[in-house]
Amino acid sequence: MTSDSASRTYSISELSRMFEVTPRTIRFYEQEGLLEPQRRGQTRIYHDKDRVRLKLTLRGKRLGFSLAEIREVIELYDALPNGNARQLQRLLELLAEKRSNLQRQEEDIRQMRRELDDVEERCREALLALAENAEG
Amino acid sequence: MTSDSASRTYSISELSRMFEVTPRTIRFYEQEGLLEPQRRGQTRIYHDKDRVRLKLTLRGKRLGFSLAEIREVIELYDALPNGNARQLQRLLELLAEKRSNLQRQEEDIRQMRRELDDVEERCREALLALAENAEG
DNA sequence: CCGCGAGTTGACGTTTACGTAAAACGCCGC
DNA sequence: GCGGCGTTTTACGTAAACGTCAACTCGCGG
Repeated sequence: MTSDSASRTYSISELSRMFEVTPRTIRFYEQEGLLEPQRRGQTRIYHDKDRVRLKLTLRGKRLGFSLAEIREVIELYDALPNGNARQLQRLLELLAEKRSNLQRQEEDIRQMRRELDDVEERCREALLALAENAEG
Repeated sequence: MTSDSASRTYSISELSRMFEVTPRTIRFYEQEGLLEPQRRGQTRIYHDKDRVRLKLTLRGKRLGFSLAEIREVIELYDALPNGNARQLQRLLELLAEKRSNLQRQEEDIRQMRRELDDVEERCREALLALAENAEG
């Protein structure tokens, strides 16, 4: 009882539409070692594995990670089943690093929210002042 | 009763050390309209206002905002006291945009954490398997 | 007066992450 | 058999965010 939606394949333009990136971007990510689509002739065929990787990559980007960083995690993850102790240790290091990254980002977000609140308040005060002047 | 630490000034290398960025970066931010230090002769003199701006800028960067985005907020904020209604409205728009940005980032962080947890678990399993093989 | 350290001003270089345009390939319907 | 559409390869271009000199200038201690 294998899942049928799990065996789907995608063209480059399909993936492109799904994630709102250009085909060029997808090919570039492949060139950078983030994707490894199959080939039928010269045409690329993407499976769900590739779709997931692309999703991970884009999320990583939104969080400010470079493609090189993302690739290293993916590579180590792929090599995980037959990895040696040193590689596994390296992966754990990387993960800890990413975590501390996320933590600082959360703090940055909190702080930034406070600042946005502050700016918005002053902005609304200024609007009120304008309205009063127009009225008076 | 004015605060004395509030009237401090900083040299470019002082600021540079405080935030662990190069002087070049600080000058570049000025060129991009993010800082406006005083001058004594040809030498730049930074006040706390500049220090705060730099801090905001660097935080914005860590959150993936471009220097241009950060500058627009800063400019509108500075022009706030004598701003017209259109500018204030624009600022409110910008703020809302940043907020939704932060919200998506928080979701990205949650998701990324889940994925890191997953990877780490598999990694530890692999380490255990290695240890058992070495032992057996 | 001289050198030294800190700072400044161009100017050009570099990295990352793609955009863009040209030329060719392959399949599909008519 | 051929025009069109999607895809590919190759190559050059570009924007952002600095790095890296090189060639000043300035103030100061000796």
